[in-house]
Amino acid sequence: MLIVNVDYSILSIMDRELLLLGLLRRRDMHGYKLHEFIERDLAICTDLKKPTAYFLLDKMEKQGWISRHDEQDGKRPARRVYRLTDTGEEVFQRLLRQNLSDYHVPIFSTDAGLAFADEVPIAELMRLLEQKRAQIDAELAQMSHVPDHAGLLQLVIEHRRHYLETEARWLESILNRLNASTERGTES
Amino acid sequence: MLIVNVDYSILSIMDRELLLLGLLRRRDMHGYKLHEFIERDLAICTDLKKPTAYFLLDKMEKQGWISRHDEQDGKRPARRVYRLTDTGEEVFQRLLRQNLSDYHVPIFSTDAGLAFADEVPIAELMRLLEQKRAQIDAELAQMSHVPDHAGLLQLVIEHRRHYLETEARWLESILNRLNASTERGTES
DNA sequence: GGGCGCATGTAATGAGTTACATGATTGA
DNA sequence: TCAATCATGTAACTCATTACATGCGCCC
Repeated sequence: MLIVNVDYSILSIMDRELLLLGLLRRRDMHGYKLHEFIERDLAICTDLKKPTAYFLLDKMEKQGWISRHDEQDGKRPARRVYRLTDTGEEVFQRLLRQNLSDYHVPIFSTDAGLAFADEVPIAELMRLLEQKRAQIDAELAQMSHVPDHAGLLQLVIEHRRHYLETEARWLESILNRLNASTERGTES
Repeated sequence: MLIVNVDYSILSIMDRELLLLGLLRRRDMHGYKLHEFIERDLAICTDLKKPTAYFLLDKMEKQGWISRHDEQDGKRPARRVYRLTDTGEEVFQRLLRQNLSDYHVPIFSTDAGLAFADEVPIAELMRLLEQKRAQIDAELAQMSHVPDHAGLLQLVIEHRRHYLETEARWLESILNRLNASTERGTES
């Protein structure tokens, strides 16, 4: 009856554009390669899908942020290679500064459930939250296997680790409290 | 030329439905009051807009999760009062457990910029990040003024504070490193 | 010759937002 | 009487996603 879906992105279009501009700034690229690179190496930063990449490239070209020249190779579809324009460079600089200086508090989907946590029997609640914690731990474990990345991404990876550790501690503190309350045997 | 927009939600539709069901579970309500309550008291949990609330109520009624009875009061538009059905209760229980046990790593918009931070002169970078930190601090300051909430929300508020403090520390550590590198005078 | 990788897209759908539309009641 | 609040909604738009469509080149 229910459920599938889920999109936990808090990326806005600005950040996607910033990302694309930033990559094109380093070197000219066509959509396929760009998306491949993003999927392979920047999965932590973003979750930009292929049609979205093509769409944004198209749009940015129309806005004059990037220019296009086609490269034919046999009879394949021509590579539409994009290059940052001067306008694009300006936009990049602006978006970058805006991203670096702005802060917006995200709204955590977790919290919707937390607000009703008292509807679940405490033993089951603990079991559920332990499942959640296991997923966080799994993420952390996986991250320790990630080899040193280009300096670029080191900060991003650190941030992610920092965040996950925080969430783990937070969950732990809730579990401890729940545990204490069952041991005192005073809570429902 | 640019910029407006921004939606930093990581709430999926599931969580919105969970929220609405959870509220209707406590007492029957019509859309207007429901939205009012959400906007006033649950702004930390969600950012559900009015038309979205009406839309979801409609949809949930069609799915049989809630039922509707109208209350006329003079010649105003009738209040369409919704009540949780048995099916709705089942769905609520399921969504709640799913929310409590699942975890998905969010993707932070901040990180897109961080990845290109080395494009900004270090002094300016520090200035920008300090602006960001000021916004986090402001959020934290504002939270300390929030009086004790119903037990319900206490955890959510704690989570938010916990998260904001983490982000502040993380930013601080970056700023310290940047500062150290300028003092050594070895970085561009 | 069959399947994977390269390379492009389009179309349909979903979800949510903003802006607009309507009209009664209440209080200054 | 005029503005704010109560109470409902619709319409148009934006953004992103999934699924589909096409076809060449290369390797086993």
